[in-house]
Amino acid sequence: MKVSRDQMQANRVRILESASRLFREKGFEAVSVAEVMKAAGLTHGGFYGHFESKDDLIAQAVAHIFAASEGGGPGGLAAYLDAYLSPEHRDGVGAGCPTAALVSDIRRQTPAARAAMAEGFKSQIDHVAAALGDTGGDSRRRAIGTWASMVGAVVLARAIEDPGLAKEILDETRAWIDDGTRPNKNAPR
Amino acid sequence: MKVSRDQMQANRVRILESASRLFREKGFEAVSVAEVMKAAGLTHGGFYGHFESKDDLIAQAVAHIFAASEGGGPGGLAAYLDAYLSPEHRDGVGAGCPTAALVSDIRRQTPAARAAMAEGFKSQIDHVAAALGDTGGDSRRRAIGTWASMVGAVVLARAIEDPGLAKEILDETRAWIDDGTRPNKNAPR
DNA sequence: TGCCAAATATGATCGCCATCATGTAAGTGT
DNA sequence: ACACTTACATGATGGCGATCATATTTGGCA
Repeated sequence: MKVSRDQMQANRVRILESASRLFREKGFEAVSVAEVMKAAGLTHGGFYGHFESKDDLIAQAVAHIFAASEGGGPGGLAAYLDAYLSPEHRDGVGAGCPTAALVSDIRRQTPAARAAMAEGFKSQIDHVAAALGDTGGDSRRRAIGTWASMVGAVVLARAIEDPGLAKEILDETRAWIDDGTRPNKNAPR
Repeated sequence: MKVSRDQMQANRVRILESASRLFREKGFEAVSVAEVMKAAGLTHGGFYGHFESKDDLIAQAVAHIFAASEGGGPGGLAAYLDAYLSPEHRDGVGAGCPTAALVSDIRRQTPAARAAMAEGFKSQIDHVAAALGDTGGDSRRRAIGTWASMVGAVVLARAIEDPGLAKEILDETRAWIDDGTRPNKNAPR
């Protein structure tokens, strides 16, 4: 059956959002086209009316995730880091940071998908730099170091089953970042 | 055809080593049993004489990788970090750090594989702690923060196509770690 | 030297998945 | 209202990959 033009656009968005959640949760390869369509409340047949291929969906879903997560929530650096390095973010892969969820998988995807991811990376670095403030010539260094620590800690915490060790990694990295980003860290206290 | 007992053990080791390289390069799911056997110079049929299943191979391969990478090379902390955050390590996924290569994939594997990985994690943290020396009560914090940064930087650098940006991430993270691990970082210079 | 067990090779089987073919019914423009 | 388009559903198709069945050859032991 045909649906209205608006309904079709809404369906397309639902497909993209189901896909982006599933891809983050299970990785690109482990998610089937039929599974995405089912999660969007449709059947597999209509898929190729919306996308050229699964690879096309992957590329568009990556772009969609980053477009949706632009801006970020309220609060300054501390709130941002607290949320990023929280057990809630650790457990909420499907709705969490696309970088932490997909970094490893993206290597094996098409150039289009990798390009979309690269854009997301750049805007994340800028976002971290902005949150850190601009207190010196090494602001980019502090942004990149902070970002790498954040992503590393979340990825590692997610790989670890022992909740105590996972929490320790998040908390210690949080404190370690605080040490590293303190602007006057080389001055006497 | 049958082979000698020694030959069979050698074959088993070759399978494990082919598997561990391929898994790091392409991820667990993207590597087929036949591909592993071919890389080991055998055909797919003999596989189940060595392992119960592909999941069994994965678990044993993970354990094998960490067992093989025990100890680490010569040199102190600086040499270790330089090597870890080098373009060579970035490009040598198949022979590089199993943690950086497999963190994301391990979440979707069997308990046996995850347990083997967890052991590797713990020994890596201890290894970093030892390399850092033991200069204070926050030595574990510094080890975990350093480790998360290292893994994060390599995983991100591998996901990025632009060699310039990838190199920048490795180098800036290297410098950032130096800042963060300087024991007297809060003392006047 | 031979028998026998075992290690590999070759060749199914079965299910999953991306993609395509075709049917169907409901929007859309006149 | 009508004809036509089109979005989606149902139902192939073809390939790949994990696992199993069977054949073959040869090391190990009497």
